Amino acid sequence: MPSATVEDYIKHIYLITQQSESYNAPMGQVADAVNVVPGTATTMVKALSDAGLVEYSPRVGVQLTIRGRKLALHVLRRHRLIEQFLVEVLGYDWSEVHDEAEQLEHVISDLLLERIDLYLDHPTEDPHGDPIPSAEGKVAPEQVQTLVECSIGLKIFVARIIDQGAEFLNYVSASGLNPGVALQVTSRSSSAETVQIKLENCGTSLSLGFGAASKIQVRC
Amino acid sequence: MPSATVEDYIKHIYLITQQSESYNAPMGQVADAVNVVPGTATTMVKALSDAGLVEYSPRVGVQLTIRGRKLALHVLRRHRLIEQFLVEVLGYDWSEVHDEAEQLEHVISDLLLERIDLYLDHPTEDPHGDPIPSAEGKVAPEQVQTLVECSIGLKIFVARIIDQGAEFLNYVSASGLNPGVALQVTSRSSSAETVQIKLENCGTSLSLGFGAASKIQVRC
DNA sequence: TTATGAAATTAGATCTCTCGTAATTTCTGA
DNA sequence: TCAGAAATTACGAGAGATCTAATTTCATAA
Repeated sequence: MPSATVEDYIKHIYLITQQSESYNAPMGQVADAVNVVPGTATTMVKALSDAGLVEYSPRVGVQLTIRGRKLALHVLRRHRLIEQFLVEVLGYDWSEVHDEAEQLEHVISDLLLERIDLYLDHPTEDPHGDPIPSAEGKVAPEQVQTLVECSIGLKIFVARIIDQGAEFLNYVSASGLNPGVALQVTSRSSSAETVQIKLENCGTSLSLGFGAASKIQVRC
Repeated sequence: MPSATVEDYIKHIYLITQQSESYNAPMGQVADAVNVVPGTATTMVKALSDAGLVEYSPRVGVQLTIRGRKLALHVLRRHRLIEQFLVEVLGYDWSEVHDEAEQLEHVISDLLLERIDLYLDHPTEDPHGDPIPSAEGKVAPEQVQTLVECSIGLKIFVARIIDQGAEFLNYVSASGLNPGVALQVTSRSSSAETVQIKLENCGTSLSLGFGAASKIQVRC
Protein backbone atom coordinates (compact mmCIF):
# COMPACT_ATOMS: atom_id res chain seq x y z
CA MET A 1 0.00 0.00 0.00
CA PRO A 2 1.41 3.39 -1.01
CA SER A 3 2.48 5.75 1.76
CA ALA A 4 0.76 9.08 2.22
CA THR A 5 3.83 10.75 0.73
CA VAL A 6 3.70 8.63 -2.39
CA GLU A 7 0.01 9.33 -2.79
CA ASP A 8 0.68 13.02 -2.49
CA TYR A 9 3.37 12.99 -5.15
CA ILE A 10 1.14 11.04 -7.50
CA LYS A 11 -1.83 13.27 -6.84
CA HIS A 12 0.12 16.43 -7.51
CA ILE A 13 1.72 15.02 -10.61
CA TYR A 14 -1.75 14.27 -11.90
CA LEU A 15 -2.97 17.75 -11.06
CA ILE A 16 0.00 19.42 -12.76
CA THR A 17 -0.42 17.15 -15.73
CA GLN A 18 -4.04 18.21 -16.06
CA GLN A 19 -3.13 21.85 -16.32
CA SER A 20 -0.54 21.58 -19.06
CA GLU A 21 -1.88 20.00 -22.20
CA SER A 22 1.25 17.87 -22.72
CA TYR A 23 0.49 15.35 -19.96
CA ASN A 24 3.91 16.09 -18.59
CA ALA A 25 4.81 17.43 -15.19
CA PRO A 26 8.09 19.39 -15.04
CA MET A 27 10.22 18.45 -12.04
CA GLY A 28 10.31 22.00 -10.76
CA GLN A 29 6.57 22.16 -10.45
CA VAL A 30 6.46 18.78 -8.77
CA ALA A 31 9.00 19.89 -6.18
CA ASP A 32 7.03 23.06 -5.55
CA ALA A 33 3.74 21.23 -5.27
CA VAL A 34 4.89 18.79 -2.64
CA ASN A 35 7.00 21.44 -1.01
CA VAL A 36 10.45 19.91 -1.17
CA VAL A 37 13.84 20.86 -2.57
CA PRO A 38 14.38 19.88 -6.24
CA GLY A 39 16.85 17.14 -5.41
CA THR A 40 14.35 15.46 -3.15
CA ALA A 41 11.75 15.44 -5.87
CA THR A 42 14.18 13.84 -8.30
CA THR A 43 15.04 11.10 -5.82
CA MET A 44 11.43 10.44 -5.05
CA VAL A 45 10.27 10.45 -8.63
CA LYS A 46 12.91 7.89 -9.47
CA ALA A 47 11.53 5.71 -6.71
CA LEU A 48 8.04 6.19 -8.09
CA SER A 49 9.37 5.18 -11.47
CA ASP A 50 10.88 2.01 -10.00
CA ALA A 51 7.51 1.31 -8.45
CA GLY A 52 5.91 1.57 -11.88
CA LEU A 53 3.75 4.53 -11.06
CA VAL A 54 5.36 7.10 -13.32
CA GLU A 55 7.53 7.38 -16.36
CA TYR A 56 10.43 9.67 -15.75
CA SER A 57 12.35 11.50 -18.48
CA PRO A 58 15.37 13.31 -17.02
CA ARG A 59 15.25 17.05 -17.62
CA VAL A 60 11.83 16.76 -19.18
CA GLY A 61 9.52 15.67 -16.43
CA VAL A 62 7.20 12.90 -15.29
CA GLN A 63 4.11 11.28 -16.68
CA LEU A 64 1.83 8.91 -14.87
CA THR A 65 1.64 5.32 -16.00
CA ILE A 66 -1.72 3.63 -16.19
CA ARG A 67 -1.26 2.42 -12.65
CA GLY A 68 -0.14 5.86 -11.51
CA ARG A 69 -3.14 7.49 -13.06
CA LYS A 70 -5.40 4.98 -11.46
CA LEU A 71 -3.90 5.69 -8.08
CA ALA A 72 -4.15 9.45 -8.61
CA LEU A 73 -7.81 9.22 -9.46
CA HIS A 74 -8.43 7.02 -6.49
CA VAL A 75 -6.78 9.50 -4.16
CA LEU A 76 -8.68 12.34 -5.75
CA ARG A 77 -11.90 10.44 -5.43
CA ARG A 78 -11.25 9.97 -1.76
CA HIS A 79 -10.28 13.59 -1.27
CA ARG A 80 -13.26 15.03 -3.05
CA LEU A 81 -15.85 12.68 -1.65
CA ILE A 82 -14.59 13.46 1.80
CA GLU A 83 -14.83 17.19 1.15
CA GLN A 84 -18.34 16.82 -0.14
CA PHE A 85 -19.32 14.73 2.85
CA LEU A 86 -17.89 17.19 5.33
CA VAL A 87 -19.81 20.02 3.75
CA GLU A 88 -23.06 18.23 3.07
CA VAL A 89 -23.36 16.22 6.22
CA LEU A 90 -21.24 17.81 8.89
CA GLY A 91 -21.80 21.44 8.09
CA TYR A 92 -18.26 22.38 7.18
CA ASP A 93 -17.82 25.58 5.27
CA TRP A 94 -16.57 24.76 1.81
CA SER A 95 -13.45 26.85 2.31
CA GLU A 96 -12.33 24.93 5.39
CA VAL A 97 -12.57 21.33 4.28
CA HIS A 98 -9.34 21.05 2.38
CA ASP A 99 -6.89 20.42 5.21
CA GLU A 100 -9.09 17.85 6.85
CA ALA A 101 -9.57 15.98 3.59
CA GLU A 102 -5.83 16.14 2.97
CA GLN A 103 -5.32 13.94 6.02
CA LEU A 104 -8.28 11.64 5.68
CA GLU A 105 -7.70 10.83 2.03
CA HIS A 106 -4.76 8.63 2.97
CA VAL A 107 -6.51 6.63 5.63
CA ILE A 108 -10.05 5.91 4.55
CA SER A 109 -10.85 2.36 3.48
CA ASP A 110 -12.56 1.47 0.25
CA LEU A 111 -15.54 0.28 2.21
CA LEU A 112 -15.98 3.59 3.97
CA LEU A 113 -15.41 5.43 0.72
CA GLU A 114 -18.23 3.62 -0.99
CA ARG A 115 -20.51 4.07 2.01
CA ILE A 116 -19.93 7.79 1.80
CA ASP A 117 -20.53 7.73 -1.93
CA LEU A 118 -23.79 5.93 -1.37
CA TYR A 119 -24.85 8.24 1.42
CA LEU A 120 -24.32 11.25 -0.80
CA ASP A 121 -26.05 9.50 -3.67
CA HIS A 122 -23.06 9.43 -5.97
CA PRO A 123 -22.19 13.10 -6.28
CA THR A 124 -20.21 14.21 -9.30
CA GLU A 125 -18.66 17.34 -7.90
CA ASP A 126 -17.03 18.35 -4.65
CA PRO A 127 -17.71 21.66 -2.85
CA HIS A 128 -15.05 23.43 -4.89
CA GLY A 129 -16.72 22.33 -8.08
CA ASP A 130 -14.01 19.80 -8.85
CA PRO A 131 -15.22 16.63 -10.53
CA ILE A 132 -15.27 13.46 -8.45
CA PRO A 133 -13.78 10.51 -10.32
CA SER A 134 -15.94 7.40 -10.35
CA ALA A 135 -14.92 4.23 -8.57
CA GLU A 136 -13.81 2.90 -11.93
CA GLY A 137 -11.53 5.89 -12.43
CA LYS A 138 -13.56 7.91 -14.89
CA VAL A 139 -13.70 11.68 -14.62
CA ALA A 140 -16.44 13.71 -16.22
CA PRO A 141 -14.78 15.96 -18.77
CA GLU A 142 -15.55 19.57 -18.04
CA GLN A 143 -15.34 22.61 -20.21
CA VAL A 144 -14.48 25.60 -18.15
CA GLN A 145 -12.83 28.96 -18.64
CA THR A 146 -11.34 31.34 -16.16
CA LEU A 147 -12.66 34.80 -15.42
CA VAL A 148 -9.84 36.17 -17.54
CA GLU A 149 -11.01 34.48 -20.73
CA CYS A 150 -14.78 34.22 -20.62
CA SER A 151 -17.17 36.41 -22.57
CA ILE A 152 -18.31 39.74 -21.16
CA GLY A 153 -21.94 40.13 -20.18
CA LEU A 154 -22.72 36.44 -20.32
CA LYS A 155 -24.39 34.81 -17.37
CA ILE A 156 -21.89 32.32 -15.95
CA PHE A 157 -21.40 30.18 -12.86
CA VAL A 158 -18.44 29.67 -10.64
CA ALA A 159 -17.16 26.19 -11.38
CA ARG A 160 -14.09 25.82 -9.24
CA ILE A 161 -11.35 27.62 -7.45
CA ILE A 162 -7.93 26.49 -8.53
CA ASP A 163 -5.85 27.91 -5.70
CA GLN A 164 -6.59 25.84 -2.60
CA GLY A 165 -4.61 28.06 -0.25
CA ALA A 166 -6.54 28.99 2.86
CA GLU A 167 -6.05 32.73 2.43
CA PHE A 168 -7.34 32.83 -1.10
CA LEU A 169 -10.22 30.52 -0.32
CA ASN A 170 -11.23 32.71 2.56
CA TYR A 171 -11.18 35.80 0.41
CA VAL A 172 -13.15 34.11 -2.31
CA SER A 173 -15.63 32.74 0.16
CA ALA A 174 -16.07 36.08 1.88
CA SER A 175 -16.69 37.72 -1.46
CA GLY A 176 -19.50 35.28 -2.14
CA LEU A 177 -17.78 33.61 -5.07
CA ASN A 178 -18.75 30.13 -3.98
CA PRO A 179 -19.00 27.42 -6.61
CA GLY A 180 -22.36 27.44 -8.29
CA VAL A 181 -22.91 31.16 -7.80
CA ALA A 182 -24.15 33.00 -10.87
CA LEU A 183 -22.37 36.14 -12.05
CA GLN A 184 -21.28 38.04 -15.11
CA VAL A 185 -18.15 39.83 -16.20
CA THR A 186 -19.15 43.43 -16.72
CA SER A 187 -15.85 44.64 -18.10
CA ARG A 188 -12.21 43.80 -18.38
CA SER A 189 -9.15 45.97 -18.76
CA SER A 190 -6.06 44.28 -20.10
CA SER A 191 -3.86 47.30 -19.46
CA ALA A 192 -4.95 47.59 -15.83
CA GLU A 193 -5.07 43.81 -15.67
CA THR A 194 -8.37 43.78 -13.87
CA VAL A 195 -11.74 42.13 -14.33
CA GLN A 196 -15.00 43.63 -13.11
CA ILE A 197 -17.67 41.20 -12.12
CA LYS A 198 -21.16 41.42 -10.74
CA LEU A 199 -22.82 38.74 -8.67
CA GLU A 200 -26.24 37.75 -9.89
CA ASN A 201 -28.24 37.39 -6.70
CA CYS A 202 -26.84 40.00 -4.35
CA GLY A 203 -25.85 42.47 -7.07
CA THR A 204 -22.40 43.05 -5.58
CA SER A 205 -19.70 44.33 -7.92
CA LEU A 206 -16.09 43.32 -7.51
CA SER A 207 -12.79 44.01 -9.18
CA LEU A 208 -10.20 41.26 -9.48
CA GLY A 209 -6.63 41.31 -10.74
CA PHE A 210 -5.80 38.96 -13.58
CA GLY A 211 -3.83 36.79 -11.17
CA ALA A 212 -6.79 36.15 -8.95
CA ALA A 213 -9.25 36.04 -11.83
CA SER A 214 -7.27 33.30 -13.54
CA LYS A 215 -7.71 31.14 -10.48
CA ILE A 216 -11.46 31.22 -10.70
CA GLN A 217 -12.94 28.91 -13.27
CA VAL A 218 -16.44 29.36 -14.57
CA ARG A 219 -18.87 27.58 -16.84
CA CYS A 220 -21.94 28.64 -18.74
CA MET B 1 1.77 15.83 17.99
CA PRO B 2 2.04 12.22 19.08
CA SER B 3 2.53 9.59 16.40
CA ALA B 4 -0.04 6.90 15.81
CA THR B 5 2.27 4.43 17.50
CA VAL B 6 2.56 6.54 20.63
CA GLU B 7 -1.18 6.98 20.75
CA ASP B 8 -1.63 3.25 20.49
CA TYR B 9 0.74 2.54 23.34
CA ILE B 10 -0.97 5.09 25.54
CA LYS B 11 -4.40 3.83 24.65
CA HIS B 12 -3.54 0.26 25.45
CA ILE B 13 -1.82 1.19 28.68
CA TYR B 14 -4.99 2.96 29.70
CA LEU B 15 -7.13 -0.02 28.77
CA ILE B 16 -4.92 -2.46 30.67
CA THR B 17 -4.86 -0.11 33.61
CA GLN B 18 -8.63 -0.05 33.68
CA GLN B 19 -8.88 -3.79 33.99
CA SER B 20 -6.53 -4.26 36.93
CA GLU B 21 -7.53 -2.27 39.96
CA SER B 22 -3.98 -1.18 40.71
CA TYR B 23 -3.73 1.41 37.92
CA ASN B 24 -0.60 -0.33 36.80
CA ALA B 25 0.09 -1.93 33.47
CA PRO B 26 2.65 -4.77 33.52
CA MET B 27 5.15 -4.57 30.68
CA GLY B 28 4.30 -8.00 29.41
CA GLN B 29 0.69 -7.06 28.83
CA VAL B 30 1.73 -3.84 27.18
CA ALA B 31 3.99 -5.70 24.78
CA ASP B 32 1.23 -8.15 23.98
CA ALA B 33 -1.35 -5.44 23.48
CA VAL B 34 0.67 -3.48 20.94
CA ASN B 35 2.00 -6.68 19.47
CA VAL B 36 5.74 -6.23 19.85
CA VAL B 37 8.59 -8.09 21.50
CA PRO B 38 9.13 -7.28 25.20
CA GLY B 39 12.36 -5.40 24.59
CA THR B 40 10.65 -3.11 22.15
CA ALA B 41 7.97 -2.29 24.66
CA THR B 42 10.57 -1.42 27.28
CA THR B 43 12.36 0.91 24.87
CA MET B 44 9.19 2.57 23.83
CA VAL B 45 7.82 2.97 27.33
CA LYS B 46 11.04 4.66 28.37
CA ALA B 47 10.57 7.09 25.52
CA LEU B 48 7.00 7.70 26.65
CA SER B 49 8.34 8.33 30.11
CA ASP B 50 10.82 10.89 28.77
CA ALA B 51 7.93 12.52 26.99
CA GLY B 52 6.10 12.80 30.30
CA LEU B 53 3.21 10.60 29.30
CA VAL B 54 3.81 7.72 31.66
CA GLU B 55 5.61 6.86 34.84
CA TYR B 56 7.73 3.82 34.45
CA SER B 57 8.81 1.55 37.30
CA PRO B 58 11.25 -1.10 36.05
CA ARG B 59 9.98 -4.61 36.61
CA VAL B 60 6.71 -3.31 37.94
CA GLY B 61 4.99 -1.65 35.04
CA VAL B 62 3.71 1.67 33.76
CA GLN B 63 1.16 4.14 34.92
CA LEU B 64 -0.18 7.05 32.95
CA THR B 65 0.62 10.56 34.07
CA ILE B 66 -2.09 13.20 34.01
CA ARG B 67 -1.03 14.14 30.51
CA GLY B 68 -0.92 10.51 29.47
CA ARG B 69 -4.37 9.85 30.80
CA LYS B 70 -5.66 12.91 29.02
CA LEU B 71 -4.20 11.72 25.76
CA ALA B 72 -5.60 8.22 26.27
CA LEU B 73 -9.07 9.54 26.86
CA HIS B 74 -8.79 11.77 23.85
CA VAL B 75 -7.81 8.86 21.63
CA LEU B 76 -10.57 6.75 23.08
CA ARG B 77 -13.06 9.52 22.52
CA ARG B 78 -12.03 9.71 18.90
CA HIS B 79 -12.17 5.95 18.50
CA ARG B 80 -15.56 5.51 20.04
CA LEU B 81 -17.22 8.49 18.47
CA ILE B 82 -16.00 7.32 15.10
CA GLU B 83 -17.40 3.87 15.73
CA GLN B 84 -20.71 5.28 16.76
CA PHE B 85 -20.81 7.51 13.71
CA LEU B 86 -20.01 4.71 11.33
CA VAL B 87 -22.80 2.60 12.75
CA GLU B 88 -25.41 5.29 13.22
CA VAL B 89 -24.87 7.26 10.06
CA LEU B 90 -23.13 5.07 7.55
CA GLY B 91 -24.81 1.79 8.25
CA TYR B 92 -21.81 -0.17 9.42
CA ASP B 93 -22.49 -3.32 11.35
CA TRP B 94 -21.30 -2.84 14.90
CA SER B 95 -18.95 -5.79 14.63
CA GLU B 96 -17.06 -4.38 11.64
CA VAL B 97 -16.27 -0.83 12.73
CA HIS B 98 -13.26 -1.51 14.86
CA ASP B 99 -10.53 -1.67 12.23
CA GLU B 100 -11.74 1.42 10.44
CA ALA B 101 -11.85 3.39 13.67
CA GLU B 102 -8.39 2.12 14.54
CA GLN B 103 -7.05 4.01 11.56
CA LEU B 104 -9.17 7.11 11.71
CA GLU B 105 -8.65 7.76 15.40
CA HIS B 106 -5.11 8.97 14.68
CA VAL B 107 -6.01 11.36 11.93
CA ILE B 108 -9.23 13.14 12.77
CA SER B 109 -8.99 16.77 13.81
CA ASP B 110 -10.59 18.18 16.91
CA LEU B 111 -12.93 20.18 14.75
CA LEU B 112 -14.21 17.12 12.94
CA LEU B 113 -14.46 15.24 16.20
CA GLU B 114 -16.72 17.85 17.73
CA ARG B 115 -18.82 18.05 14.57
CA ILE B 116 -19.38 14.34 14.78
CA ASP B 117 -20.22 14.63 18.46
CA LEU B 118 -22.74 17.32 17.68
CA TYR B 119 -24.23 15.39 14.79
CA LEU B 120 -24.79 12.38 17.02
CA ASP B 121 -26.11 14.61 19.77
CA HIS B 122 -23.39 13.84 22.30
CA PRO B 123 -23.69 10.08 22.63
CA THR B 124 -22.34 8.49 25.80
CA GLU B 125 -21.73 5.01 24.48
CA ASP B 126 -20.25 3.50 21.35
CA PRO B 127 -21.78 0.53 19.50
CA HIS B 128 -19.92 -1.93 21.72
CA GLY B 129 -21.41 -0.30 24.79
CA ASP B 130 -18.11 1.28 25.76
CA PRO B 131 -18.44 4.71 27.38
CA ILE B 132 -17.37 7.70 25.29
CA PRO B 133 -15.19 10.11 27.27
CA SER B 134 -16.34 13.71 27.16
CA ALA B 135 -14.29 16.41 25.47
CA GLU B 136 -13.04 17.40 28.90
CA GLY B 137 -11.80 13.90 29.55
CA LYS B 138 -14.50 12.62 31.85
CA VAL B 139 -15.77 9.08 31.56
CA ALA B 140 -19.09 8.04 32.95
CA PRO B 141 -18.40 5.47 35.63
CA GLU B 142 -20.24 2.29 34.88
CA GLN B 143 -21.13 -0.57 37.09
CA VAL B 144 -21.10 -3.72 35.10
CA GLN B 145 -20.61 -7.38 35.72
CA THR B 146 -19.81 -10.20 33.38
CA LEU B 147 -22.09 -13.06 32.57
CA VAL B 148 -20.01 -15.18 34.92
CA GLU B 149 -20.80 -13.11 37.99
CA CYS B 150 -24.28 -11.70 37.62
CA SER B 151 -27.38 -12.96 39.38
CA ILE B 152 -29.40 -15.76 37.92
CA GLY B 153 -32.90 -15.03 36.68
CA LEU B 154 -32.49 -11.28 36.73
CA LYS B 155 -33.31 -9.28 33.63
CA ILE B 156 -30.05 -7.76 32.40
CA PHE B 157 -28.70 -5.99 29.34
CA VAL B 158 -25.57 -6.52 27.33
CA ALA B 159 -23.30 -3.59 28.16
CA ARG B 160 -20.14 -4.29 26.26
CA ILE B 161 -18.00 -6.90 24.66
CA ILE B 162 -14.47 -6.86 25.98
CA ASP B 163 -12.75 -8.94 23.33
CA GLN B 164 -12.59 -6.86 20.16
CA GLY B 165 -11.27 -9.66 17.98
CA ALA B 166 -13.17 -10.03 14.73
CA GLU B 167 -13.93 -13.68 15.23
CA PHE B 168 -15.42 -13.30 18.66
CA LEU B 169 -17.35 -10.21 17.65
CA ASN B 170 -18.81 -12.07 14.72
CA TYR B 171 -19.89 -14.95 16.89
CA VAL B 172 -21.42 -12.63 19.44
CA SER B 173 -23.16 -10.61 16.78
CA ALA B 174 -24.50 -13.70 15.05
CA SER B 175 -25.87 -14.95 18.37
CA GLY B 176 -27.77 -11.73 18.80
CA LEU B 177 -25.83 -10.63 21.86
CA ASN B 178 -25.56 -7.04 20.67
CA PRO B 179 -25.11 -4.31 23.26
CA GLY B 180 -28.43 -3.23 24.68
CA VAL B 181 -30.08 -6.58 24.16
CA ALA B 182 -32.06 -7.84 27.15
CA LEU B 183 -31.47 -11.33 28.50
CA GLN B 184 -31.26 -13.40 31.62
CA VAL B 185 -28.95 -16.05 32.97
CA THR B 186 -31.08 -19.15 33.45
CA SER B 187 -28.44 -21.30 35.09
CA ARG B 188 -24.75 -21.64 35.65
CA SER B 189 -22.54 -24.64 36.27
CA SER B 190 -19.17 -23.99 37.83
CA SER B 191 -18.00 -27.54 37.37
CA ALA B 192 -18.88 -27.58 33.69
CA GLU B 193 -17.78 -23.96 33.48
CA THR B 194 -20.77 -22.97 31.42
CA VAL B 195 -23.46 -20.33 31.61
CA GLN B 196 -26.94 -20.75 30.14
CA ILE B 197 -28.64 -17.62 28.97
CA LYS B 198 -31.91 -16.79 27.30
CA LEU B 199 -32.49 -13.79 25.09
CA GLU B 200 -35.49 -11.70 26.05
CA ASN B 201 -37.05 -10.84 22.72
CA CYS B 202 -36.40 -13.84 20.51
CA GLY B 203 -36.42 -16.38 23.30
CA THR B 204 -33.26 -18.08 22.08
CA SER B 205 -31.27 -20.05 24.62
CA LEU B 206 -27.49 -20.27 24.50
CA SER B 207 -24.71 -21.92 26.41
CA LEU B 208 -21.40 -20.14 26.88
CA GLY B 209 -18.12 -21.26 28.41
CA PHE B 210 -16.78 -19.21 31.30
CA GLY B 211 -14.07 -17.87 29.03
CA ALA B 212 -16.51 -16.39 26.58
CA ALA B 213 -19.00 -15.41 29.26
CA SER B 214 -16.36 -13.39 31.09
CA LYS B 215 -15.87 -11.28 27.97
CA ILE B 216 -19.49 -10.18 27.91
CA GLN B 217 -20.32 -7.45 30.37
CA VAL B 218 -23.88 -6.74 31.42
CA ARG B 219 -25.77 -4.22 33.51
CA CYS B 220 -29.15 -4.22 35.19
C1' DT C 1 29.71 30.75 -31.37
C1' DT C 2 30.35 31.09 -26.62
C1' DA C 3 29.56 32.38 -22.09
C1' DT C 4 26.18 32.58 -18.41
C1' DG C 5 22.63 31.50 -15.48
C1' DA C 6 18.73 28.74 -14.51
C1' DA C 7 17.10 24.18 -13.77
C1' DA C 8 17.84 19.59 -12.83
C1' DT C 9 20.61 15.76 -11.30
C1' DT C 10 23.88 13.34 -8.48
C1' DA C 11 26.25 11.87 -4.41
C1' DG C 12 26.38 11.49 0.21
C1' DA C 13 24.58 12.09 4.69
C1' DT C 14 21.26 12.68 8.17
C1' DC C 15 17.31 12.04 11.01
C1' DT C 16 13.36 10.08 13.00
C1' DC C 17 10.85 6.18 14.28
C1' DT C 18 10.21 1.76 15.35
C1' DC C 19 11.41 -2.69 15.75
C1' DG C 20 14.11 -7.06 16.48
C1' DT C 21 17.93 -10.18 18.30
C1' DA C 22 20.47 -11.88 21.85
C1' DA C 23 22.77 -11.56 26.03
C1' DT C 24 22.09 -10.32 30.77
C1' DT C 25 19.82 -9.23 34.93
C1' DT C 26 16.25 -9.61 38.32
C1' DC C 27 12.70 -11.65 40.70
C1' DT C 28 9.74 -15.39 42.34
C1' DG C 29 8.39 -19.64 43.98
C1' DA C 30 9.39 -24.45 44.63
C1' DT D 1 19.13 -21.95 47.18
C1' DC D 2 18.33 -22.40 42.60
C1' DA D 3 15.78 -22.86 38.24
C1' DG D 4 12.84 -20.69 35.18
C1' DA D 5 10.09 -16.88 33.89
C1' DA D 6 9.95 -12.08 32.99
C1' DA D 7 12.03 -7.90 32.08
C1' DT D 8 15.91 -5.07 30.76
C1' DT D 9 19.96 -3.80 28.29
C1' DA D 10 22.92 -3.03 24.38
C1' DC D 11 23.16 -3.04 19.68
C1' DG D 12 21.95 -3.00 15.13
C1' DA D 13 18.93 -2.54 11.28
C1' DG D 14 16.20 -0.49 7.92
C1' DA D 15 12.33 1.97 6.04
C1' DG D 16 11.24 6.49 4.56
C1' DA D 17 12.02 11.12 3.60
C1' DT D 18 14.56 14.75 3.36
C1' DC D 19 18.53 18.03 2.94
C1' DT D 20 23.14 20.17 1.41
C1' DA D 21 26.34 21.00 -1.88
C1' DA D 22 28.71 19.94 -5.92
C1' DT D 23 28.02 18.95 -10.67
C1' DT D 24 25.88 18.57 -15.06
C1' DT D 25 22.90 19.98 -18.73
C1' DC D 26 20.54 23.07 -21.53
C1' DA D 27 18.77 27.23 -23.53
C1' DT D 28 19.69 31.72 -24.71
C1' DA D 29 21.55 36.28 -24.89
C1' DA D 30 25.63 38.69 -26.22
